[in-house]
Amino acid sequence: MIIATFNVNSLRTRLGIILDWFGANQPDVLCVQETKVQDHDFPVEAFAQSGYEFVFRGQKKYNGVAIFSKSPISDVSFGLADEPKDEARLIKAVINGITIVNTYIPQGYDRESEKFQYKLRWFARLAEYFKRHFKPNDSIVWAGDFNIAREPKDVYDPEGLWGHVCYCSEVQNALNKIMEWGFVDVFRRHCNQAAQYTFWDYRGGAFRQNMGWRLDYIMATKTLAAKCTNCWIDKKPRSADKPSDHTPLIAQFKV
DNA sequence: ATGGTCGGCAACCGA
Repeated sequence: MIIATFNVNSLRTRLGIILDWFGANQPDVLCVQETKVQDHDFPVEAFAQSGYEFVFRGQKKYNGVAIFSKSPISDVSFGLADEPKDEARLIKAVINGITIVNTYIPQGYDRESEKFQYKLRWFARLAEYFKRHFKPNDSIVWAGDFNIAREPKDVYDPEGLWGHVCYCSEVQNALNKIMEWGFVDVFRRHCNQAAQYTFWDYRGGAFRQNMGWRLDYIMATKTLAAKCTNCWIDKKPRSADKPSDHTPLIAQFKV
């Protein structure tokens, strides 16, 4: 079973890239973030012949998540569900007996800002979400854009970038707390190399100079992570269209 | 060079 995650930075702009990518990679499950499309505008027709079922939750202009699957999707839920008004940042479903949690974690803007406090609170809420709904020995895949680089080797300039909202002790500690509950970073089970990036800022020619970040993750609970046979970062899909600023991350599980 | 580039969507905000 192949499970992938991809921050598309606008689903509608990236339609051609996503459909081509389905054809070339045939993942069983794809988690998508930053769809930037409201539910009534979701391009349902464009995926009608794709061979994938899909569920989604979006909002105007910002955020938005979706799950695509070759196998039937059940037990779908949205959001952290501890506050009545929530952004479209979490979608959960069960596929082939595996719980898939797809998150687009807040970026945080600036460490002095209210948005950064929101990011830290979001992590605390997510930790509670896992504790409330699941057990660490359940079969769970938690994937998405986490807006965190976990280690120095996950950013292009560890000294210069230290203290950034995506690379500081506060967010690293917050993620570690959730991982201690029972998640394994499956990419790092298979690859210890530095400079394995999934994101490059559009600004300043970052991609050209490989000034990247590893911000996208596939986490699995321990028993499921033991069944992960490989995990790799795909080449940035380009086709005829403009690429996203992220690239897909793919994991294969023997299930 | 105190900027740079995208996407949504119509003046900026967010990344």
